[in-house]
Amino acid sequence: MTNGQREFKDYPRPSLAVDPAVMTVHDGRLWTILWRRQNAPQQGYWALPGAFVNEGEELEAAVARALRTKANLDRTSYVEQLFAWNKVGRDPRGWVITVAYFALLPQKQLQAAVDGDKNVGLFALEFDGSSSGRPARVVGTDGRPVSPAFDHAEILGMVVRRLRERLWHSPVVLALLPERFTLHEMRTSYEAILGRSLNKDSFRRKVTNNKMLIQPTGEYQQDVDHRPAELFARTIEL
Amino acid sequence: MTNGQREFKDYPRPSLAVDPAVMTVHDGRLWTILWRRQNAPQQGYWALPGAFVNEGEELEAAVARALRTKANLDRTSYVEQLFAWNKVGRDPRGWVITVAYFALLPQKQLQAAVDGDKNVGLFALEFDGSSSGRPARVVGTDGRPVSPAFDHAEILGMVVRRLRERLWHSPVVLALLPERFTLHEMRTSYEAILGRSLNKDSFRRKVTNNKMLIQPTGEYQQDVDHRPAELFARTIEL
DNA sequence: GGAATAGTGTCTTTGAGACACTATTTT
DNA sequence: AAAATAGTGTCTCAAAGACACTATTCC
Repeated sequence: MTNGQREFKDYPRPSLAVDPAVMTVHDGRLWTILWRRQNAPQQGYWALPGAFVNEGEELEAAVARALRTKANLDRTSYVEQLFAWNKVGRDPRGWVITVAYFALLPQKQLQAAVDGDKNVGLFALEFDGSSSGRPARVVGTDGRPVSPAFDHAEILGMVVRRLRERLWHSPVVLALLPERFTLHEMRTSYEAILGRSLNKDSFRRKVTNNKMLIQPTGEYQQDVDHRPAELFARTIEL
Repeated sequence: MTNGQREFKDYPRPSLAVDPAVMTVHDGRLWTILWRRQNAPQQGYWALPGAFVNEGEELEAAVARALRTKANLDRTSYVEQLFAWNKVGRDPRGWVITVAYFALLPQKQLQAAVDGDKNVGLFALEFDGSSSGRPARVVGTDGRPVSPAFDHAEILGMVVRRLRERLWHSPVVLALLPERFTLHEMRTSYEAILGRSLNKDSFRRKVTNNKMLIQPTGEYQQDVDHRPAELFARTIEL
């Protein structure tokens, strides 16, 4: 922790930032919120809605503040730390350490957050094959690809890798779904994260047998032009 | 990333440190290297061999420097970042951010590093049941339990959780083993990480069938008082 | 030969994949 | 009735666990 040679006060200090990636799933694809940079460097580029950390502020509090002020999001059900990036030479302003986070939310809440704010948008992530590096393409709702600022494409690739690790070992990815959801919605969400299709039958068996994961509600879909599916709910609240 | 209201230079800056946990496996248990603190705060306590990061220095370089100067380790085959801790109010010297890492090495190299240095020691980690939080006990080679400095017991618990995540999905835990090892050594290492015993037969089948993980060498144990086991080697070099 | 651990062969159980079949809704 | 998706039952196959058995070393 400390070092006997130098006094504590002598050490140089970096700037500290947090960069949260807000994720959701919709239409069989993963989406994230990006914020258009208002100042140099990389002014005008789409970036994760990050912020510098204040003294005495917890990292998670800085994440919540960034999401509130830049992405119009007041609550996030699940937030997890991803990775600390040492941006030596990568930010022209100097020595900046960025701690990346990801947050998971139902699509409806993200849609509400971006509606009416021109500086915030939803972008879909596309991947080559089953690679888990940076996303191959980041495309807006108009279908146009964008190049995110800084190393934010790399961070987004790491989010997906982490989500794939969590998928079968943790209920957190259910935070991407609304309170009530069908097995079809759940499976297409899992498929969006994995980037491949899953066997319908064994998926149903696996998740319905796991009572600690989801539970049937006895309620059914409304207003669909086919047999309505039963709605399920997370067993553990988030 | 940035913020339009304030100038970049106005932001307060934390001190930045790295805290690597050097892990090995021996005698069916997980071990780590701790370093006796020479200065306040928590002088005399056993702590992870960390260091403050210099300006212009990559985090991984700071980890390598800390391991070299404090733990007598010149090379580490595998190093991975764990987590960034925001120590608001936890370090009396001020605002300190610590990025925890873990490194994996064969027991022999760790033994050589601690031999003859009174300020560095090997400590075994013990856990209650199959919990993956902080270790229940951190005990020295003399059997005496110690209370690590700061939140370092918590960091060690997180290392074990990460190792368990990596165990079946990555070859990295093989960095804990020497160049040549028996299937018995490999299995007891896996058991030490998981905190539970594994089926001998299915373990053998699983790992020997995975040619991308380990390969038989045709060499055999020497100087054992029973049938010598074949020695295996990692397929992918570290 | 006895003790000890290494390694093989095989039976059983479990879960995933495949697929045929039934069920329920709208048009 | 046709179209569409929801949900069930069952067969097959692959991997894990259990366990009996053989193999090779030192004493």
